[in-house]
Amino acid sequence: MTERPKIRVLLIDNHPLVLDGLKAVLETFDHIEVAGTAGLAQTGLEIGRQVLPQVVLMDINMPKLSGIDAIELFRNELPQARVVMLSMHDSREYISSSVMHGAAGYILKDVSTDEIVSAIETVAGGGTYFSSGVFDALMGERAEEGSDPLTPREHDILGLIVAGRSNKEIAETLGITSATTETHRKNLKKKLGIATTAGLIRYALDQGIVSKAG
Amino acid sequence: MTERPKIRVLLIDNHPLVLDGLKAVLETFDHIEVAGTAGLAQTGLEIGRQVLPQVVLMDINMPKLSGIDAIELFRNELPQARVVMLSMHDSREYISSSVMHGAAGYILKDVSTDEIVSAIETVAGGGTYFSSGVFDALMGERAEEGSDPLTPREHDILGLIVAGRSNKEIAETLGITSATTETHRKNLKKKLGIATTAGLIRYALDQGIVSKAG
DNA sequence: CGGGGCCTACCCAGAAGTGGGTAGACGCGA
DNA sequence: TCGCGTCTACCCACTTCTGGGTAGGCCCCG
Repeated sequence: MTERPKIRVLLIDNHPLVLDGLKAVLETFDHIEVAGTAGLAQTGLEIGRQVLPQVVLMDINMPKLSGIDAIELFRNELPQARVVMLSMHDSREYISSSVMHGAAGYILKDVSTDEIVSAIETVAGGGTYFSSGVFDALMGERAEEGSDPLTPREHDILGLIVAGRSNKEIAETLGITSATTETHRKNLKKKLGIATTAGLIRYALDQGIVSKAG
Repeated sequence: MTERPKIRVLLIDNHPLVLDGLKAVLETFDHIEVAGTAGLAQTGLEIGRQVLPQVVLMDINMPKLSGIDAIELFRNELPQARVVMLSMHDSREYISSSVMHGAAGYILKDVSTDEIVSAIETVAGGGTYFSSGVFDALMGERAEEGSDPLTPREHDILGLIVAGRSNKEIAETLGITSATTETHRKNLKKKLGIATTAGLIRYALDQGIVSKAG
């Protein structure tokens, strides 16, 4: 595996530890060259213009400019580069946002080094790479898209969440306990693959499940 | 003040304590007649059809059907009745929702009995009654409406709140501490008269301050 | 009659948000 | 120069949410 031309990789992560660790590990592979590193998406763009990487490995959560937003900038300014997102979260929201914005891969930070190397090789070769948990999340979304998978009770709960009611208030309104409200809330998040209450609200408004009127 | 025809009042509150207390107090006034009481908006509607009250004093937070939603039902089914909302909250959201839906008054539960009686008299006479804190909230809204009163930094914060980021994540993104994020969040709520995070999100989406794209 | 979905309810521990404050630094404009 | 708004930061006590569970009762469908 030593005769292949080196794959030029640009690393972007605001955690120096991750950055240095990744760099050290990747440089043990003959066919991978870490062409540059950056702690911010903007810096990464500048460096990218100089080093012209084939693969950009970028953290999804970064100060100033999020990795998600940065994907499009890279695709505009460095169209030959393929972007792989690195994330701590397997939230379907993050994943599908990344894919929508043009990421060629999405890997979780807890995967093995080998998998990261595989991802780099794959996307450098024009493919896409998603780590296993990620793939599940995407499949789940496709299976459900266009439908409204919520039960009537979950609609009630979601509507009240959007209205800004607390678990306790929702419980009072529906005549159940707040424990049950919490269960419904948890089920909603799990079912929709949305990690945050804010995401639930945007989902509900998007889907027209509830009206914006208070 | 004894020769006036009695004002027929319907009380609706899901707290029996409040209901009974209000009834007892109001019945000490010669010119007020408690024509009926109910613990739910639906029940209140049914009773209202029978007793034809001039004034409906209704709690804003009730199981099954919220007071806000019930306002329109009353206005449709009992057009001669004027609805006064009773609320524990001086949130601008609740208040303006009530007014939008056609409430003739809005009083906080911590006001004096005299003020409640005044409110009943006023709306029975065709006027509107809002307790002092409420009036402030409405004035504040008018003064600001159509403008965007937020500072640039508050925009940043609000955008990230809508994106579902936690205080800690927002702090990391903006390079500040989470304490500061909390301060901004508090200021946002205070400035906008919105009590809940959900309300902030809906405000932001309504105003187009942030895009729906994640 | 079994299985599965739904609704309900509870357990726990830890994380996060809330809602009052106060306060310093900076810059802009009167 | 003084005041005001802005951004920053911290204090406290309290409430709420989170994210794992488990589990019983109900009803419908096969």
